[in-house]
Amino acid sequence: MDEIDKLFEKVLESNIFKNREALRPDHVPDYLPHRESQIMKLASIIAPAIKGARPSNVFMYGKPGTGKTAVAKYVLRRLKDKVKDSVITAYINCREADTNYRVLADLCAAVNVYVPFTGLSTAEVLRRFINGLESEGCLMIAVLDEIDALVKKSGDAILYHLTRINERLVKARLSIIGITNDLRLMEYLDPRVKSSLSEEEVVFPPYTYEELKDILQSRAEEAFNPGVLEDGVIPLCAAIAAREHGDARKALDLLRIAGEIAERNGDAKVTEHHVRLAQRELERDHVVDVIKTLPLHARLILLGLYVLSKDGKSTVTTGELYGKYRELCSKIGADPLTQRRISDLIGELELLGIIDAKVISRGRYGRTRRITLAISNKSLKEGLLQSNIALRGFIE
DNA sequence: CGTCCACAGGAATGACGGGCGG
DNA sequence: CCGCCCGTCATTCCTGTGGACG
Repeated sequence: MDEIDKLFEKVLESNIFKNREALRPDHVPDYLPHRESQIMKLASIIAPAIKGARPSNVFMYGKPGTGKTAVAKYVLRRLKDKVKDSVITAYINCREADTNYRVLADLCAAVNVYVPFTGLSTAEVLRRFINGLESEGCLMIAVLDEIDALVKKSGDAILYHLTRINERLVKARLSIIGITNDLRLMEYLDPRVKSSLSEEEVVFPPYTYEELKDILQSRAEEAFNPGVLEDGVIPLCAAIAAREHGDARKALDLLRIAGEIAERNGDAKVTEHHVRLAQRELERDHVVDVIKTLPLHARLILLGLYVLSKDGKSTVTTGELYGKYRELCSKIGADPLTQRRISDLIGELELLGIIDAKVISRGRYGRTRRITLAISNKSLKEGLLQSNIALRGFIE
């Protein structure tokens, strides 16, 4: 029996999981502990939809992993159960659909209108969406998740149109549920958009350590077979996640990965040691995935940052990094982009959470960004190594 | 207390690739 | 198939800015 067969046997024989889907981030359970008040508030706002009336637009905010998406999906699911097909619902993640065009294209898909992924003007796509919705002739509730990513990248023009779309509709109606991680988003918005989008607001505070334990406990009962979790596992997952602004998604990921590691090893129980391993795997996987899909020049910037940090410079300025980037470009024979463009790419890397880039002023020595790595050197190295062979020579 | 650095970030513009209508 | 229009990404040019220096 070779290594692969052994692994398969172990997983096959393992009795760790009862239903691992219950721990996935997109799983919406039937019970959301410590979010009862947010659920009731959203439900009461949405309630008019049952009689076909248009609910107010809602704005929901809170840090990542505070249950915003889960609450929105849960309440919409309950609504759907009640009204069946007389209300159309759409869920759009604006981090994935991060241009005005793609958001509109997704909305079109929800009303069964096909649009090509490029080639049309946004105005045309908007027109098709309106026609599509009008011919459905009913209420639509659209969830725009991570709306901050959309606004930062593409502005609020589309939100302006969507909030005023009811003026152009005769039979149909549109309500918007906006979700954001970033409270400062409101400052960037056009006041007209701001007021119509936040007719109602629902706030999601971070989970406390105790609340995270409850959440993990209730999900663990769904996901694991009885008795496979050692006593310290849930508290440890909760403690790690509580340190990161009470992020329940992180806590659930930790628990799931820890279980999968135990499963692969053929262990009968999930222990705190598995959680520690999971913590490392989680960061590395995330970083590697993100870096692999980055365009070449963004990776060159990261490589530059890596090389500089090897030389003992843990924080660098835009200028220093740009110099190193140009040097690397000439070594691999790539045409360097201008500093203006690199400035934007640095902004994008920051949005992705790979680097921290804070704008600082150093008096007569100018304004710049103070750039530091937000991930471990090891993870970055791993990500760069896996992403492109041409870069390998520069990582020892 | 004004200057002035070293960029940030907005605006205009162009190359490119893709869809559409004829 | 063609000419046209569009979104995306990049460049060029520009104005704005916060605080240490003199």
